[in-house]
Amino acid sequence: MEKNYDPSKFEAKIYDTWLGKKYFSAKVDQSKTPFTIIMPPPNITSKLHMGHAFQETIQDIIIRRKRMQGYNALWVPGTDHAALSTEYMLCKQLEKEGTSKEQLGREKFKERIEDWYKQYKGTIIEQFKRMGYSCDWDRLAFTMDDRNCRAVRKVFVHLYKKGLIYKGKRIVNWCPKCRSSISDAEVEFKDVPSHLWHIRYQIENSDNFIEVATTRPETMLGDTAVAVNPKDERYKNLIGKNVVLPLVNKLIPIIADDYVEMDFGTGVVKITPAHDPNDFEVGLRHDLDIIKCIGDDGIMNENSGKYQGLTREKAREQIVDDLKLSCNLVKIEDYSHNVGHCERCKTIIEPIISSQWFVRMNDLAKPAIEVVENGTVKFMDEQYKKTYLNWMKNIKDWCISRQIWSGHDIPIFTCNDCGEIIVEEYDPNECPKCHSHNLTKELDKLDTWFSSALWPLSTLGFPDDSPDLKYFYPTNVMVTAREIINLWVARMIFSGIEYMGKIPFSEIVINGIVKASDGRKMSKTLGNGTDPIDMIDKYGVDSLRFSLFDGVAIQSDSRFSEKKVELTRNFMGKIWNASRYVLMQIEGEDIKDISQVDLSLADKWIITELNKVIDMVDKKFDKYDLGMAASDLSEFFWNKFCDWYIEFSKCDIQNHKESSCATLVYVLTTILKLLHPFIPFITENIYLELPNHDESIMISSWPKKYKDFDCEIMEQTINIIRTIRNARADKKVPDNKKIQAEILIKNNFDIYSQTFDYISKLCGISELKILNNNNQFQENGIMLTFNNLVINLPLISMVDSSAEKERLLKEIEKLNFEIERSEKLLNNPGFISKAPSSLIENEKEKLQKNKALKIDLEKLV
RNA sequence: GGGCAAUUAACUCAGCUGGGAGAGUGUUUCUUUGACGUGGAAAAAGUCGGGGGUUCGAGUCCCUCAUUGCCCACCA
Repeated sequence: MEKNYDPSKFEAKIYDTWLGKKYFSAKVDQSKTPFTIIMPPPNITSKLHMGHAFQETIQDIIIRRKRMQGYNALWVPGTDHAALSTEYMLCKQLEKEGTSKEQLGREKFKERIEDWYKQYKGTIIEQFKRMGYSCDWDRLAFTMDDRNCRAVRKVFVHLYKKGLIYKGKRIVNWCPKCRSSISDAEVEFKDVPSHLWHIRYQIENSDNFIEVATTRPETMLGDTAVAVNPKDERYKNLIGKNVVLPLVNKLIPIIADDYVEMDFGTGVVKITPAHDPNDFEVGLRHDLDIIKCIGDDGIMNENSGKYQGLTREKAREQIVDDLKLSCNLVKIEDYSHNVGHCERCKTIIEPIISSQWFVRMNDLAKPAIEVVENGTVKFMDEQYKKTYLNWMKNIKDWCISRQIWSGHDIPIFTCNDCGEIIVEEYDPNECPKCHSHNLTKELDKLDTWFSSALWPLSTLGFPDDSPDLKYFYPTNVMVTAREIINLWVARMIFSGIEYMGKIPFSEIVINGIVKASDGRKMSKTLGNGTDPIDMIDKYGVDSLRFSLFDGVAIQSDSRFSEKKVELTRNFMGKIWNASRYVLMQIEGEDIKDISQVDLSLADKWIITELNKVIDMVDKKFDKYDLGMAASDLSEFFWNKFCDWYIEFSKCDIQNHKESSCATLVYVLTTILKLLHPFIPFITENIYLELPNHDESIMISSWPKKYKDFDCEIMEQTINIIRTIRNARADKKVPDNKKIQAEILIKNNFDIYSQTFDYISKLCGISELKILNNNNQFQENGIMLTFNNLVINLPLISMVDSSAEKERLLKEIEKLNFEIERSEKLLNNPGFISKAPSSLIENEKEKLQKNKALKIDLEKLV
């Protein structure tokens, strides 16, 4: 092994070997149990960011362990066409080129989009490889590839024929200048100073008025009701009556709806279903007429009476003037509010009603609610179960048409002659009803989530009846982000149930986000992001990966810190050097299995400690508590294996070389395997240097516990060593100064004597004198008392005896505090009668021990 | 506005079903003994956001207030 840890020398090489040997690929094998993860597909145009580095690594860690555990582990990678955001990006690019999608036309635009897909396809995948991800790259999928297109088509036809797809009305964002509907993402909200106009509407057959407040008086021409809150005492008696719509002189009803806030404005809202999304919903609930008064060009239309032909802005002025004249304008309040603007041309968005395609959700949602409620599908973090059920139980029909030019087609053809709608798995040549060839295809595209919803199916072969699908589906765990629980996770669940009759996955891990070091979300606009690739170049992949997990609760947000990556790199260095030590010791030795050698006390101790770690780590892995598993592992490696065992082994190597080498190799091999899912490269690199290794650590077997030993003596030895070191530090004895020590053993001399080497070596003791009784101790020294032995450190020349006395008194005082605490607890009748007996026994034992220790110490003062 | 989280040592965060407050960083002291100075040994440091309550016992459960963050919906 090289002297220094330099990941750049082996990471790429190792990954190529793995690829070459096809370790990542999984094939149907009935003799093995499958374990499947489908990767949430990143947007094809995206670059690797810290969020991927975290989320995808979670999956890699899980899948690598499962593979080692003997499962037929499959992790399917893929990318998403993300129609809307890709189209948005391309449009910006076209803008720079001085053109637009309208100028290009649909065909040319589609070509450009496909070029984009090709251009970007490679980038993020290459970066994922650099991260070390063990996906089955042969199965790389794309949400727009042939199979996905067929899957989408099949499902669409299935839903349509089942009567679950229908055409309905919906409010969309309309830009009157661009003459096109635009997506929510393209709407910029800006705070605009405006007014709140208070208008009075006369109540039918009465001289009373009701006052409404509005920011958009011009829409009153489309009013079909006014609404109040049903709980509002002021208006309760008016509900059901009609009011006269001023200027229009039409009767409209007063309705009651929870949507109305009593405290805002006057507590009365005019309802214009055709020009406001909320009003539209209210209109649906109350079956109101929809009157469109603003045309697609932003000009008041034929429903606007004398205002027809005016622009929205002019109409507003005119209407306000007319209201003033007719004394129906009560007051004008200054008010600024958020107004949506078209991002491209900055025109104010007009919400207008339009025809869209919907999926009827009620029947689909039902079984999807059930499987989560009964735990068939389990959110590893219970809080998200609520998020999910809340959404599903109040599910609205899913609008699946989008007014964009790229993405999956909506396979609906309409006969221009007889109006027949044709929805089939193939493109029709003629109308089945009137045999006309005059057919029009739907121009709108499908919502991106429509194909995403099928992802766990399509990646495994759907719509074909493939063996893979039979074998690997349902998958095991879905790892994804919390903001898409409803948009994506929910849709995958009902899709899986509807088309496969089976849930798509049984467990869901929702990971937190990696925030920037300033505690805010990493974002391009803030410029506070860190490029994972930079970190890899600087510290290596393993350091980046491990730093994202060590001590982090993966379900909660964490903060990125380069300092931590650096410290993790130091840990890698530690692993490297400890391994070098092991390799140096075992050089030329015949390494036996630990079951074949006579283990020393230290060997038994580290094996038992390792058993504990295997146990803890397995439990944490099974709960997907990866961050805690990582910190258990680093704690063991650094604090147990390096700081203690390797030091002990330096003593044993003389008298117990055989067992020492066997144990060093066994423990190192085992801990490397446990670490491998987190830090695949360094572990592989070292593993291949160790004796008796398999072809690769990544296909070696996951560790199992060896037998446990009684380690009380070693634990006490460690305690003794710590105490002596403390005493030395307390007395400012430099570490390099050797001292003498006297030791009195009360019984079990043979066993305790096995630890003398350890104590001497680790405490800088030149000579350990064994005594038979108390009286033989030198007079002025530091007396250290333990269960079974007393140690005296004759540091007379260095010790100020009054200070030593003070130290002892301080110790006694501490013990007094402990004793008092125990006694108080044990004298509390409530505690005695209600606390569990084991706890009480424990407390009693502690009390006895402390009392005995106190007596010993008092003798020394 | 609705929903959800968080508030623990100077900093970043752990603390599972209630039973004597933990880690890492930073600070201070000592240390170049052949794996490692990207190291080793030790020390100091907390009224667990405030206030109530349940309990023999609360960082942990309940209520309430405050602050911060996230998601969703965006208001006539």
